[in-house]
Amino acid sequence: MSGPTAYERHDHHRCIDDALLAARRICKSKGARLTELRERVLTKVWQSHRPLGAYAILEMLAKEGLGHPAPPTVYRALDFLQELGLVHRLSSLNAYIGCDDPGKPHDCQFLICRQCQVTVEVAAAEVSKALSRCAEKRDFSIDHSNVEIVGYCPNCRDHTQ
Amino acid sequence: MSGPTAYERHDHHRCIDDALLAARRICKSKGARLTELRERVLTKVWQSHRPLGAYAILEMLAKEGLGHPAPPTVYRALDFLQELGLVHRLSSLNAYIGCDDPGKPHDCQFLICRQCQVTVEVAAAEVSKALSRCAEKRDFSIDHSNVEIVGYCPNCRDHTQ
DNA sequence: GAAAAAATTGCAATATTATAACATTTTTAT
DNA sequence: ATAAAAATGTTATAATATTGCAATTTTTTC
Ligand SMILES: [Zn+2]
Ligand SMILES: [Zn+2]
Ligand SMILES: [Zn+2]
Ligand SMILES: [Zn+2]
Repeated sequence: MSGPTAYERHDHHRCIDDALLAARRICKSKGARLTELRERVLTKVWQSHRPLGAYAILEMLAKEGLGHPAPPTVYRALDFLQELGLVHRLSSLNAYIGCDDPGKPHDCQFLICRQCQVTVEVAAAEVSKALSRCAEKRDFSIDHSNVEIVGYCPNCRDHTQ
Repeated sequence: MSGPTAYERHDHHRCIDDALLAARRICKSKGARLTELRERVLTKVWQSHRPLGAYAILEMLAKEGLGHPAPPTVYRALDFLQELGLVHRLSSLNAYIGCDDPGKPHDCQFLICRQCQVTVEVAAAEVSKALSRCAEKRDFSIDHSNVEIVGYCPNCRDHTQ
């Protein structure tokens, strides 16, 4: 139990590398500075496909030996990364996860496994449309939505229950 | 600005009364005890159609003079009310709101106004279906979903921007 | 290139939200 | 009446997040 999940039988180094490359590209194009600290935080967030709390990131940074950052340091980096659309915050978990499709702002939803915490970001047009119509019907103008779907991922659904 | 909103031009005492009646009925049918404290907490939650934080509820209780409850008191009451489906927690706000259709467990979504905080619970079948299909397509089995739509309510959309 | 301005980070304190652990009281069941 | 269970009180503490200000680094302006 809790070994590598289906979502993790892949070359995850590539996920991290891709995320860093995308981040550099996006920062460059927006004239934002991806400092060393911010890059380190982003790397931690991408350490797995599981949402990570700010204090967990803090600990990971501390263990790297380059000084013990305080909470504001991490929160500021996370804020920066969120504003650029490089990470998302999962409010039901007070945790952060790397964006799978950064750059352009987008509606998305999260599938969160209760068992292994692996979280998948999806951009289901059908869901977005349904939300839009639901809001429109009530004369409500959407700024953004927060959709977190909790349950069991394919791996955990098969191996437990 | 910030006067009574469209959602509030109604006989709100009736909302509160209805919520209390429903709560009593549901507790009776489930053999659960709606104690005085729990009823007081539920009444506070229903004071408006805006989500209320636990510590705000705590203050309101304290101001009633019947003793100064501590945080666990409020959190326990809220947990009880949540388990019975009488209140929902909005995780993006760390706040609680009375359920509009208590009793039966249900999928629902929330429309949260950024301006006036008035929050409407809806149970849009189209959204539920879209979420189900989205999960099914990815072989994910849903336990529950958390859908919070943030934007501007009809009242605030008209009077600002 | 030096000075000024802006952005980033460090740091200490504190705010906010939530829970753990255990004592006391109230209610229910025997 | 007594025992068991449920609810509440109380204290302390955990977990998450922010404020305010100082120091540093980077960028801009001259
Ligand atoms: Zn990966
Ligand atoms: Zn899983
Ligand atoms: Zn009302
Ligand atoms: Zn509004």
